Amino acid sequence: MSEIPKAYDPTQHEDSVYARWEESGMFIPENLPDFQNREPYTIIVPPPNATATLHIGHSVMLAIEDALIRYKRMNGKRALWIPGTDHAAIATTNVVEKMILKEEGKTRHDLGRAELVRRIEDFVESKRDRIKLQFRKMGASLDWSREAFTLDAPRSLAVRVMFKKMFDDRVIYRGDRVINWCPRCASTLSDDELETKARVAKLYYFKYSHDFPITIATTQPETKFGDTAVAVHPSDERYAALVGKTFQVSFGGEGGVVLNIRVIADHTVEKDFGTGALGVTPAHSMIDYMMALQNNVPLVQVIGEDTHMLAAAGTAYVGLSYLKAREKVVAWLRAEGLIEKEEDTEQNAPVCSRCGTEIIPLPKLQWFVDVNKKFSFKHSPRRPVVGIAAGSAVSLKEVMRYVVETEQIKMIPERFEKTYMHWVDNLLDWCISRHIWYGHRIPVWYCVDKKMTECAAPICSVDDVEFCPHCSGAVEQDPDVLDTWFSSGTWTFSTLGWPYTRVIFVRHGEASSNVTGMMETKNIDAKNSLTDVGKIQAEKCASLLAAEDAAIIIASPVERAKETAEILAKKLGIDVRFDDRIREVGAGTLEGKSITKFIAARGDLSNWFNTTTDGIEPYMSIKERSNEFMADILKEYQGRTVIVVTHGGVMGIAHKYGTDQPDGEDDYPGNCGTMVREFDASGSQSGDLNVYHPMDVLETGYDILPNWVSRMILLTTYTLGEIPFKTVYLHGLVRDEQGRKMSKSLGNGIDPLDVIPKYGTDAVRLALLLGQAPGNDLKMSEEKIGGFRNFTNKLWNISRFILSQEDAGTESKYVAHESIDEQPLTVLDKWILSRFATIAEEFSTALEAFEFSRAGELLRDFTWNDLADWYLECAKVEGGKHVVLNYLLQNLLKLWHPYMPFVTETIWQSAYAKDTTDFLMIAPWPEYGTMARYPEAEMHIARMQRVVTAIRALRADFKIEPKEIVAVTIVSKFVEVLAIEQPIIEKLARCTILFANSAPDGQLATVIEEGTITIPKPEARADSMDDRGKLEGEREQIGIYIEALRAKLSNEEFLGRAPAAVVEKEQDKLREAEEKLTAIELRLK
RNA sequence: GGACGCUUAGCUCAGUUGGUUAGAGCACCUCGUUUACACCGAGGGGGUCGUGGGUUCGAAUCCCCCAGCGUCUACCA
Repeated sequence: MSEIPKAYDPTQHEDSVYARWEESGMFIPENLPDFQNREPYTIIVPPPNATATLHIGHSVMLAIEDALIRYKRMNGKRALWIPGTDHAAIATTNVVEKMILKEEGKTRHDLGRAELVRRIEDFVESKRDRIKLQFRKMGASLDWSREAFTLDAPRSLAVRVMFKKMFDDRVIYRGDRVINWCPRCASTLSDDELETKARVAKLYYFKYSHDFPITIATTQPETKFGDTAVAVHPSDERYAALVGKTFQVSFGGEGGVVLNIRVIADHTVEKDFGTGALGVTPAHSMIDYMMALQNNVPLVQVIGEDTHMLAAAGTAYVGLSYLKAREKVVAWLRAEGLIEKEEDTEQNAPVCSRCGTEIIPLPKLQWFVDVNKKFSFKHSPRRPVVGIAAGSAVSLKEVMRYVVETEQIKMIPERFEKTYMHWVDNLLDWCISRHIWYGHRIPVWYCVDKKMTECAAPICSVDDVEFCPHCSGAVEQDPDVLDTWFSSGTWTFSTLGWPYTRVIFVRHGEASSNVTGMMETKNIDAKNSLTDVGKIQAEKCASLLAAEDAAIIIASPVERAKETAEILAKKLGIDVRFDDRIREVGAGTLEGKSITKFIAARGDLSNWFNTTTDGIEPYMSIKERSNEFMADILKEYQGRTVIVVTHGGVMGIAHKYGTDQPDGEDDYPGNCGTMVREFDASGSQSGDLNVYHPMDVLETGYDILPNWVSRMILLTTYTLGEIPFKTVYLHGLVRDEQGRKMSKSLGNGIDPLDVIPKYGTDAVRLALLLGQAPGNDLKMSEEKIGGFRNFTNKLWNISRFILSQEDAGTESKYVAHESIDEQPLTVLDKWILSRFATIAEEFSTALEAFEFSRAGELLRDFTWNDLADWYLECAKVEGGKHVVLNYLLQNLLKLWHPYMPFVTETIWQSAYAKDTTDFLMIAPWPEYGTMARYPEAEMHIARMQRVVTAIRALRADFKIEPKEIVAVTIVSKFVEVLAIEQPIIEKLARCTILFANSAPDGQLATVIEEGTITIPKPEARADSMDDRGKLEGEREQIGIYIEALRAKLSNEEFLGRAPAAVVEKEQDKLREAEEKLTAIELRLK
């Protein structure tokens, strides 16, 4: 096909191919052919910051995940890959605040909370689409219809519902914690917002007072007003006798304070530093704080947010800046003669990364997830965690450990399980509040006036709270927002429709009409109130529902339902309201007549569906009003539990909302019976969570294993009672040629957006997938990408050659699997088909095992060596191979598709697509299991290859002109096999062959496994040509080899202990080597 | 300081449960316009598998020591 260009130009095809895929809808699993019968396979993208630009780290993640998803999709899976972005609260806030400061010179305090949040949201909105476009550039086959954002409405609801659940379970608590405080920014800083500055500080050695037995050392004497303990190492004999004692000491002179100092033993204290004793200031030091927690020592704050001393520091010091206070304390210590020594010491002081101000550790009220608190484990109704009984008391830490220990979650590579366990074992309570404005605001309110004692408790609520439920006074929402990981930790289930809304349908209790069997559908008829039995039924029902944390009761206004609902409401202590849309079925003129008569008049569905006799309400009318009702309450009470009290007939229709169950009145329970149904955010009862959770693979970089992966395991097992995913695959980080991290400041980064237009997305993907072991870092260079661009082009040209083969009378180039069997196959054909079947299997197996690099190398070697270098060249000799060639190509394209989707789809479209809906993307995977294998043909062709290579080497060694056809003599015991391939050997090695019983003297020889091959010496240079040197060298080498083999085979212990198969193999090797040696010696005689 | 890794050809890396004369790509050298491809083809050179010890009939592979490098995590009162 001369119209196909010689070189593949990716820019010509990639965007349009992606657009066609997306238009086809096949990224959405429900559009795949026969999707109901496909087994689900789910991956979710680790959400990049919404304001990010595509970088090489995203590329490697997308390349791996897309390869998996495409492979599984072609293998008949219901492949779902969900995209999304992260609001990255702190990082985004920093970017925008910096921008505003630079452009307008304003701080966040100048703007105020509402304005700053609005500005950040605008900024995020303006950047959010960019990363998505760039994901498309990578060829990622993502289901864009399910796109999510960690701060959008569904995720906000999920976060609030989850927070409330944890709050109610007391897994979340509020407590003091020492945080990094920047006095200039008036803000807390997370650990990654800190930088360290080296400085020299004065280290003072002193005692608190003359009657205190231990000397301590510090660089910050002013904090000592907050000391509540002195810590020493447990094995330190100097202080052993004092451990456990408490001393009262007055400190700071007149206007100072009295300290209560307990001596505690802690392993973190170093015996050899300073005096080996450490004054513990829990309020103003992180490690002191940890020590205080473990030793149960109180915390006293002495420095305020404004860097001035607080009242707890004593009347003489309060109000002084901490530096002034330091001077004053030191002066007092000196005057008292308490100082033993002063020396200079080097320190790394933490400073604010934004303004360089030294941070002050301060205690602040924060929200925590208690990882050790036992809670009652809830089971998933779907695929619960195995081995933890529902209702058993467990802690988050225990569950996190358990699911990985029991391999319910597997990590690849396995060694990261160790990292994970180590992390879990050292896990402290997770501080989830952040003192910034952008993010999920903590769903907790506080009563402002606190008029009643109950008002003191924080109010946690899914819905916004407007006034105090106790005193009806004003409330204020907690000012802080949640840690980003708290929302991204819900990623696997909040993106699949969680929280589910639970609707409990309750049929009214027994009424007098139930006893008489009369139709009573209107309402308020005192004659038709609940019977005594009905009232007892309602009471019983209420106690059954007590465990359900229902938000509201909604009831039909018809008397018997109304009455039932009111009994429930009273007992459960929740509100009730009435909705006419779930009233009883209209009886028309049969009102007050018997039910039997009513049913007879109504008839079956065909009669009742749209129009009816006697004014009876048609089925569709009931369905319409109940559907409308369901849609409304599901929206209003999303994620909550709602009790709906109505009538049997309405219940029978309404409970089918959100399913595809056929129309018709279903059975409904007896009086006060219940039906429980769960609905996802879209109002479906068969939603995504049922189908796609747990996810199959969580693929991400190993650097966020603790931050994110662990948090997802924590939150998912707690919230759902399910694991979030079955396998965690961790890839390495991409580095530059010198192994450095890629960064903007170093300018050493490879920007995918630069190299994609240059080399094509397929080449970039190959460069990221090959040469990378799981969990190992990957060194990347533009040369490497260039190399894979060459391979892309090679595949293009292989296709070009195959598609140019004359196709005698066949209309389509497509070759069905079966039609290969009808082909007359030569040994050569059998060889390549057999090789292909083997490679297809090995490639698939390697992919299943996440061995992306090995898989790719296998396939590349097959494509380049076996197919291009050998089979194509041989096919030119044998001719007439268009069927086998096209068969190979179309299957090869399938194998390559997960790695290089664009070039393979482009070729498929131009050669094999049957119509415009035929995409390689959804083509079935090659059926390697049913492909014939020909081991004998593989052996024969291997012999042929060795002979060709030997002749070529002989020519090259003795500088035979490339154009010259040489007369080759072959002495071999495999003549029969080689003779079949004679034309191929002659063409490929540019020679004529004579098979003989002995090699002619005076010729140049080479000896291989297949025998002795000779060529005549070129006449002009006959004298200078000598093969003796080469042959002697080989004789020596093989001699050594034979020696080693003989030694091994005469070793009794080897013979005795090695498996028979190994011994046999060694014997074969020896025999072969000896034969070769004999042949060489024959030539050297 | 703690945890986890890595060290195989000039460079980047494979080497599955110990049984090859240790492989690939790139780079290098020689040759080459043969019905796809110079983003190519043919041939070739190059490694005592970081050091030392041990287990074993047999170690790049398992164990220990040491050295160098890397990542994460604590950090010094």
